[in-house]
Amino acid sequence: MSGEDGELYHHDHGFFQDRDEFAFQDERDDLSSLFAQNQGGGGAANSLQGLDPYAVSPFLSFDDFLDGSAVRHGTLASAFDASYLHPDVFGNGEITLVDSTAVKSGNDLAPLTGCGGGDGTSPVSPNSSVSSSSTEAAVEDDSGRRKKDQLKQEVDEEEEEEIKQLKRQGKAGEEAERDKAKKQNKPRKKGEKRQREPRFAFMTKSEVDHLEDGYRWRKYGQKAVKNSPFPRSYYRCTSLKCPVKKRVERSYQDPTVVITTYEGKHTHQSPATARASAQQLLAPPPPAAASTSFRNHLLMQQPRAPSAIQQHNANVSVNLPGFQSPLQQPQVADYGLLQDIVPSFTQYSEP
DNA sequence: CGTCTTTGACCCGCGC
DNA sequence: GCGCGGGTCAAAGACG
Repeated sequence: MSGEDGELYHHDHGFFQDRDEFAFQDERDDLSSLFAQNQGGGGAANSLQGLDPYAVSPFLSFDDFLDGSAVRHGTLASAFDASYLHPDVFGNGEITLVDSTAVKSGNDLAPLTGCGGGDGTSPVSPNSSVSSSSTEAAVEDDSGRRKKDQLKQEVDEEEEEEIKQLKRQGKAGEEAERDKAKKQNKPRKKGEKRQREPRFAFMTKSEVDHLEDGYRWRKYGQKAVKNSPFPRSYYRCTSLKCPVKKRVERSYQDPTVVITTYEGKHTHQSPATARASAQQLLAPPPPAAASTSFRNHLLMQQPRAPSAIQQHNANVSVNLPGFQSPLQQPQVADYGLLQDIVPSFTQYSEP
């Protein structure tokens, strides 16, 4: 990877030199542990003291993380001890990282997940806490690989059409596929700058590597990670034409921690969400009878007004402007993947 | 039989 | 130029 890995990696000694101070507080954490408490003091917030108050504001949003407007590069990453991650987890160090802790086997993220493209919700465990963040989307200085991949994807779509046409024309599908494979090795169109997909990572204390998040994934690769005994798995969303990928690996520092990195934006509805929505349409249950999953889903999508934060700063964790209930706030800025992932974090309060 | 995982091969960018 | 490492491909096998 690029040298930026190292850059971010080095941040890890910034604020959390003592691992025990890290945001993981098994089974207790929520997003507020790092943001609201920063306002109210105590707990993990203590560890945030010394952070640039602008960088870690209780009103800081993931949006800000992504666009880099409010966070100095790597600041939060340092705050949350990126050393929990293999340096490469961050790619170039521009990634939004959220920690959702304490997922045991059997737990899944599905109730809290949704999908992008407008109805975005996201994978998150019920016990979530923001752990670290840095932006990725705004910076266009990654290695050429990403550009290449994006170009490749674009070209692939054209080629798929081409292949379909060839098939229609009677050319053997296998041959067409081979043609495509050859094309993949030829130089890409020049001069095309493609925007990178934002990546969004979260850490989960989990016994299982691949957490259920409501989407269907196909594993397409696994690689040994340098300096880590744990392999990294590569998954792709199985939905047609959905570009979303995710990488799953265990922290080499803390094997109980699973790091999931999402990349891209779902172009379809989450199967889980679709099911829930269908159930709602067919037989809308009274609130009391609604499934926990669905209620959680709705809860997670409630809009949050700043005033609410101020009034309930002990409960509300992270302000995420833009991630508001689709019912009330149809205008959601396009934050790519983040849009898919973050709404689940937009409101989480403890009883 | 369709779907998914496994796994070795391959490609590419980067640093030396 | 070469080696390394990350990421992807795709054939083969497993599974339900």
